[in-house]
Amino acid sequence: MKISEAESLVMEVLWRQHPLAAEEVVAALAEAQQWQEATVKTLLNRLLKKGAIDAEKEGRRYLYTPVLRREDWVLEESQGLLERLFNGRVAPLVAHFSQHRKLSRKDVAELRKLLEELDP
Amino acid sequence: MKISEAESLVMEVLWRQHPLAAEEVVAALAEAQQWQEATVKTLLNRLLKKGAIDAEKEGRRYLYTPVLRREDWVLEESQGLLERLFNGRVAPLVAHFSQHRKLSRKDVAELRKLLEELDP
DNA sequence: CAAGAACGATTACATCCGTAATCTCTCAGG
DNA sequence: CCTGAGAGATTACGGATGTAATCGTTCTTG
Repeated sequence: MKISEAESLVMEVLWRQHPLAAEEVVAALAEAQQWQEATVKTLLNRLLKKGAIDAEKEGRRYLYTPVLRREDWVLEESQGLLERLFNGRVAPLVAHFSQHRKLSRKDVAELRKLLEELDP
Repeated sequence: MKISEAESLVMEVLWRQHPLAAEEVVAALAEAQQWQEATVKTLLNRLLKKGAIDAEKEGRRYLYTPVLRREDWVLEESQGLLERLFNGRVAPLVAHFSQHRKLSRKDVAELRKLLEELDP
């Protein structure tokens, strides 16, 4: 499922909480993005058409719920990037970050822990 | 520097080897992509306009060379993704892959090695 | 009941992108 | 010299995207 940048911001709102009415999505986005209401509605419609979200009537409005799971989307996006840039492998990405000093102390700690717990 | 998907394929060719004439880029891409010559030339021009590559006259043709370094581009792209999906941190990405069983044995070995050598 | 407000639906429009075709200029060969 | 081939430059065009405005319809409230 292909989600554009702007659309993904709408999805993030719905992933955090759902179902939500358009108005609520607008409100949630108002701070970060300064989008007009119409803009958000367009994005909701496009997401609907793509099947990334679902709308169910509630009185005179719709409540929107994600269909696409963040989990899956994140995996798709990440794998896409890894394939394009790192031959599809994770370690080279981490190495790249390491070389550029982009690994925080916290990252290192978490990675160590993760690896310890792996494949015991 | 913003490089589109198609443009990045041209860049990859030039990163592998440069400087190259348009014809050579076309040839290099002929196998993977089946693009018309005109398409590749368009992409070269767009990259030129963006300043991602440079062209120097050699007789009646141009030889193209990357200006944007792959190194830098990769870092930008990766950080962009990390920020959008993982709060800008590396460890959560690795954890995500781990949970989805997308860490190969080789990845794990390399990561262990990398971490050992780090911060000794 | 009439008019405006609240919603979703439709339409708009510039830019980017993928993918080319065509135009123009210049050099080489007959 | 003239003409054609080859190279870059210009133009094309449909679909996606960002960003809205406007339309149409249905409650709501005076």
